[in-house]
Amino acid sequence: MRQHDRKAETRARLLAAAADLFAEHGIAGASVDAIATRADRTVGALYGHFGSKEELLFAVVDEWLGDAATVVAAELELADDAEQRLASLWRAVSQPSSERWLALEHEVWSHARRNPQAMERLRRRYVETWEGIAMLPLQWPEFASAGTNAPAIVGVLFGMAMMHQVSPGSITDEMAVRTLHHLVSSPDTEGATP
Amino acid sequence: MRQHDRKAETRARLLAAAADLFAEHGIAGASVDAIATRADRTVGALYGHFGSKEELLFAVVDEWLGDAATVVAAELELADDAEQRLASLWRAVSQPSSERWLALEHEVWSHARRNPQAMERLRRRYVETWEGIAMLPLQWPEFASAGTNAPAIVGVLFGMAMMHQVSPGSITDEMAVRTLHHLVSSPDTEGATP
DNA sequence: GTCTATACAGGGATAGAC
DNA sequence: GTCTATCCCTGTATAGAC
Repeated sequence: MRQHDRKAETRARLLAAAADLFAEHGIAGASVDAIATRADRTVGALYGHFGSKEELLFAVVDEWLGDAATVVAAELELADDAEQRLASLWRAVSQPSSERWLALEHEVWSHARRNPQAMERLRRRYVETWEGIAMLPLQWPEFASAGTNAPAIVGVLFGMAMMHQVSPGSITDEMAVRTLHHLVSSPDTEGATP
Repeated sequence: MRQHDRKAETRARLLAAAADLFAEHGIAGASVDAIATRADRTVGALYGHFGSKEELLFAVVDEWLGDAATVVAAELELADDAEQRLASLWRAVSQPSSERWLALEHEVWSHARRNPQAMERLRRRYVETWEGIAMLPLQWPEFASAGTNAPAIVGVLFGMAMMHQVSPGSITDEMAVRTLHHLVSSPDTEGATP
């Protein structure tokens, strides 16, 4: 039992340290030694748990994905109206505490671009995210066209978050919410739907 | 004269090789040795021209920026109508040949995040791009609100290009153009402008 | 201006002890 | 399960020759 606790704690510490250092120094720039040291462990423990630096990276990303989904779902439930729900999506990527995760996502993206296996994992993860967004209209009417536009919604969130980061004043909340609103609400009202 | 040609060619070869390898293997993953070798030169020549790996990176990005602006401007001139002009913007980031530059931009972004000097250069570059976009309405009426929305336009282009890359079928041209159209044409027609 | 050779540092991963 | 010690490779940058 004590053993189990110690093992679990080591794993958790390593994951937290890796998330920090990958985001801060990049995947290549964060040494396994530095990660282990920050977790108050050594490389031996790290390799015992994850086997390689890349598997550690995957574990970090998987854990993050679960946490992020939970947080966003809770925020959506808490919101009172359509605009607030869109605003909470925007806040999820634009708030200061998200910078770290945006940095990590950037790293993962670069990494995946030259690693087919990692790219496949990344692709699957995004498809799952899109599918999650496609479920939103079942609960909230304002997300009517979230299904078909899901990839664009994610892309817009990511891209605007990037601009927000180079220059926080450049993207106003109102601008972001308005752009999202256009994507989630049915755009075909003026179009060719019979 | 011969000397001058040789020097200029060396510089050009090094820049091209660096652009290739930075995009392909990342900034950290591309060694100065590999870059020099691909340019049919040696590290000596590289350091003679650029002094450091980072200065080489800046030179690569600066050259790219000039080229890209020229190409996009030409495409805009060639287009016949509003929709084609928006489509040409989308094509500029979504066409297969742009993948390389998107990869490089990703690398630069990650690099800048942990290098204040590089971040400042990146920021300036984006502000300049936004200013360039803000000039568009002077020539084309459909870009009426491009000024205020310039950062969002760039962000949306970047973000959708990313999604397009994980899964090319996920973002249709029509979807991209419609989203851009919403951003460039005045959004206040239905709003509170008296 | 460009090459060759080298100084100097750091990283990922493994072996063997406890 | 975790630590210490070590192997082996690769990288940036510089010095000195031509």
